[in-house]
Amino acid sequence: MTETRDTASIQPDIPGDPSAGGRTDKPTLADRVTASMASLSEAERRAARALLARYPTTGMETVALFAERAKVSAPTILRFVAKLGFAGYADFRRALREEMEAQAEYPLTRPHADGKSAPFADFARSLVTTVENSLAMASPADIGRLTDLLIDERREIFLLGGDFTDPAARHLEFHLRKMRSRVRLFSAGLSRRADELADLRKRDVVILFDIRRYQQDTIRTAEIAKERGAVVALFTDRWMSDVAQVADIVIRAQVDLPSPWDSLIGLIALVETLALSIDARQWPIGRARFETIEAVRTKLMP
Amino acid sequence: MTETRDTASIQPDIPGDPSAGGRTDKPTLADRVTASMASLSEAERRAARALLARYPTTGMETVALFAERAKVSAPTILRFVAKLGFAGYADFRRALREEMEAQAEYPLTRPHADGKSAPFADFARSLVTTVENSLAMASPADIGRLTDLLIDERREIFLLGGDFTDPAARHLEFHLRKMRSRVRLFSAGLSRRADELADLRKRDVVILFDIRRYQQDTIRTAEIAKERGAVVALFTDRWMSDVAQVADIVIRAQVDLPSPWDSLIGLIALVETLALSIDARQWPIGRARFETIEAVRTKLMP
DNA sequence: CTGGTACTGTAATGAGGATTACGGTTCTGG
DNA sequence: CCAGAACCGTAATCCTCATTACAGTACCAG
Repeated sequence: MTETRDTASIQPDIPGDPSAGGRTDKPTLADRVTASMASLSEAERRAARALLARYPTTGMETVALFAERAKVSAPTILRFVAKLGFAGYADFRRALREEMEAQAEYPLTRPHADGKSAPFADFARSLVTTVENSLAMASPADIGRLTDLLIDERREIFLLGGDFTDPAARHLEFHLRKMRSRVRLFSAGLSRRADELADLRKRDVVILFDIRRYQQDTIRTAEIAKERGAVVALFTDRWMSDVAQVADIVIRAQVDLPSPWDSLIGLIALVETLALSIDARQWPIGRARFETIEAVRTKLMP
Repeated sequence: MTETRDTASIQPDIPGDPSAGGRTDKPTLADRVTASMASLSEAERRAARALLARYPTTGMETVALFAERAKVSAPTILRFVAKLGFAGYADFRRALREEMEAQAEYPLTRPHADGKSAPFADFARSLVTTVENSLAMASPADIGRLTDLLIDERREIFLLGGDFTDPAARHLEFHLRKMRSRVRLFSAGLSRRADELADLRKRDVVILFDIRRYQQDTIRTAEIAKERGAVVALFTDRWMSDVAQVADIVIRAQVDLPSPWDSLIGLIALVETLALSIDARQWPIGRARFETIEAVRTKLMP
């Protein structure tokens, strides 16, 4: 099953698998053990119990240790794994390891000691709930509609962030740039931006980021874009920028939390969700582009 | 070797939080690996990275497989574990297994993918845990030290992000700019950046962002900055950019999650935590600056 | 009571893996 | 340009561990 993608260990496993697609929840090995329990003999059942008691580590050790834990002999362990359908103990251990790898991430570092030594614990909690709330606030339908628009290669995409949200706009620009062509950021300077706005055509898409301390220039840009027939999408906060009045799609994130500063983290979460959505939908096309980028990249940078 | 490197800066060991002096968790094996990174050779570091990339399963397999994954020879793996202080590979594997057993419960059964109702629910959960893990990975001590440096107005601050992490660098720049003067982003173009590097003086602080697909130009920039006597701080991922070898402060975030794309969200979380830390420490000074900015702003933008 | 069967542990064996010795290569300092 | 050292991989060696053959035991049917 799991194809050994040896090269990927360090390199980003870039869009390798259509992870979004094939989500088959196979029963775990533990499930198999439980199911087979009935058809096992006395000593073998002891082996199964020992395995489940300390799953999966018991299975990762040597046969001898496994046997000791289960209070049975080594051959019994071997017969046990054979009954489970494995070719040998090595095979069994490999399956266990692969299952573990597929599992959710393993914590590399224990959370820092309780309470006092984590001075930012409160803030950390706030960040987490901000992400949760932001993801809850976004309507899947809106994300889907925006995805449709962004897949369409005939449309040119323009992005603009504000003083604070600029990084979020750039982050989205990064993803779009990797997946399609004709993506550009609006300039910060107004003269230059005027030139760029003149390029706008109907069917083009303008994506704006505007949160409180709403920026007048962003609102003006939205209005002009709308006049020129472009589709306008807006990322904003719960109070909603005035851009919302001309926007075709509005996606809101939580930006406020108990801190003197607003947070960008909710917007980042939504941007990445959107990126994943696009990726899932148009992967076949995107892959070609991605490989081209990689080829050019290695040529450019020795 | 004429260069005396301050390896102590990298070692995360003593979570000796000045405040509590309380009990701290024993560092995990992953922490030990991370700490020793600096004193490892090239091939050994590849081994370390491979281990961290698929932790802890990579360490549970045979030496041969480990070596293959790391793209090094078997003896290198042996030398690697020897440097970590283990008597042999068996000893190493036993330690890994014991650590795993001490860890929290392992899910015996996978949660069932209960439906299309929330297509992004899995991804949302991943984002949340990515934030949590990132905050857990950062040592409060390192954040504290970086905070001290950034409060010092005599030091000029330079920032640089990579293709992907650029938004994180800009986000930090935003916060710093609001709280103090003499903050600038390095240029993306190398000619211009050379000019800027020439401006560097001792005591200045260079903050770099470099995650996998590590960028050669970022590493070069770090080396040059270090040569010129600047303090170098690095935001990176768990596998650690080579910048870590010259960096005085290393802060890691989680960037990988079950998606074709890496995530910026952990870095954003850490940046905002750092911003809060600075804010908390120097608010009296910062407030004056903030009001000045507000005044100027309203004059500039009617 | 007896032969048979299913089950389990002991002990021997062979393979695969950990370990070590060594030689080639690269890097560093003089 | 050279000497030395550090580093890394190849290949040989040793040994642990998985595997298997076999014998002992309990249980059941006739």
